[in-house]
Amino acid sequence: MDKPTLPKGTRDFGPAQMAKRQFIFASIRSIFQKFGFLPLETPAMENLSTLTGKYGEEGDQLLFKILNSGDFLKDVPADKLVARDSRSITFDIAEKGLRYDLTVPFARYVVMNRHEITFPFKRYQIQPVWRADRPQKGRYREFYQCDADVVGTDSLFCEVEIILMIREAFAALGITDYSIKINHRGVLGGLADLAGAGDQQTSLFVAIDKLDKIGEEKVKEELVARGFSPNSLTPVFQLLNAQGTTADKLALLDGTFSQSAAGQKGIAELRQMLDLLRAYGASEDHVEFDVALARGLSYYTGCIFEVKIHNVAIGSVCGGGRYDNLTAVFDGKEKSSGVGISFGIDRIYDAMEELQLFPARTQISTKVLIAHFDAASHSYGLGVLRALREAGIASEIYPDESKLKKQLEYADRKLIPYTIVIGPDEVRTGQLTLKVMGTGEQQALPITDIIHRVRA
RNA sequence: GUGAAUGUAGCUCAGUUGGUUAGAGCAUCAGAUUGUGAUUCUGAGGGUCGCGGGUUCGAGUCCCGUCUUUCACCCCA
Repeated sequence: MDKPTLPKGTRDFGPAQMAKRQFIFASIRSIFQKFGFLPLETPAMENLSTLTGKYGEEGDQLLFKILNSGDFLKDVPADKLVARDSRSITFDIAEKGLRYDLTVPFARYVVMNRHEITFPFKRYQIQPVWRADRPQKGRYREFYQCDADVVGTDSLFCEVEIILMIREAFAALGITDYSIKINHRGVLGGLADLAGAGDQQTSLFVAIDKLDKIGEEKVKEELVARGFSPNSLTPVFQLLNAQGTTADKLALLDGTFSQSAAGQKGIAELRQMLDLLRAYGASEDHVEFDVALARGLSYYTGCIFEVKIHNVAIGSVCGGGRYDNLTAVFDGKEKSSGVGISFGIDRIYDAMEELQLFPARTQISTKVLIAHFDAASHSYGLGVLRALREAGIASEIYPDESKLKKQLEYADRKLIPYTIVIGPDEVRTGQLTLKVMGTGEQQALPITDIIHRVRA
């Protein structure tokens, strides 16, 4: 029999990794709750029709499809089978798919439950998503997203709260060196107007988004190859290269975008957002206005966010933005504005591991192990175990009768900080041997004293 | 989807122009120690060299295919 393996791009998480992952989940969850977001879970699989067409053509290719049960070839037209065109029979043999992100299922949920939902609706969702991408560093086929979205309000204070939550989360995780890049689709629209991009807007955005990665010259080359004239790009790069504070940059854009309605709207909203941040009493720490930031082009319409941790070779660890018409794809009459953020915890984990930011002691589960010599001391130990647990102390007894060496080794490996050794002497006197594994120090104490000591 | 690298013990890796029975460190197990882990000493077990085919008297080593992992592109968390 072949050795078992995992599907490409998936991972097991052992106890040591789970301790760290749960630390991240718990930190982020408590912040979402503090900001008034309510939990939601949706199924791992959705109808394929719910997922397709929401992520662009490339996104559709990255969807995992689920083969129909039973005789799945039964209803496939014969000519399609003869043609052997896999793509054309996909929808005949697969009517379900695994979710690709949490935002689209959320939009589906909102449309289906709009009469029960109190708007503005703030929900958070922490679940895995699947993408049939080629795996590489920081990219997996199964990974978790931690999303918080607000739907049903245009208030820019939602954007402010996103910034506040990101900062709180990173502070809780001990990540200090990072930047929250912000931009606005309107600003991008202004750049497109400036360059006379016409229907080539997307090409322009995709290219300038790579600016910090491949540099100005390569971006220009790419754009010229796509039909942009070098002259039209000059004013665009003047703006992209602007230095100074966020206010300085906004002032510069304000002058340049005088003829662009989109650009003016972007500037106004970014300014208002910063005003609200100030009114809340918060700083602009970590916030960086980046005119070149372009992302989530298929549905973001307002502010856009991306978080990068410095000094690690890992892509963005958070992304988000505002979408004016997400629910519209499920119901044309419904136009609910939403804004949200997604934490990519697998990447945050990788970054924290690389930066050695995890607290050393995340793994401890059991606090006390009871070790014993024979059937009589094991039996006596059961009463001690009950007393410990009733006192709320995480504890366990070594299940088998075996050498003390083996029992202490078990405690050592499990990073259990205390052991209680019980033999004939302890059973007779009631004075139990408490051993502190870290120092090797041990002393004879009655169980009540041990409980007091271990709790402290 | 495009391009490139990688794969030898549980883990990290050696392995000579292709030449006897494929090695090391760590880990595991046992003993030194029948009331004491993490440190010490002694010993033992563990490999179809990713898989399939080819070249050769002979392949861990060369060639082809395939899978895995990794890196870059595309895109993204």
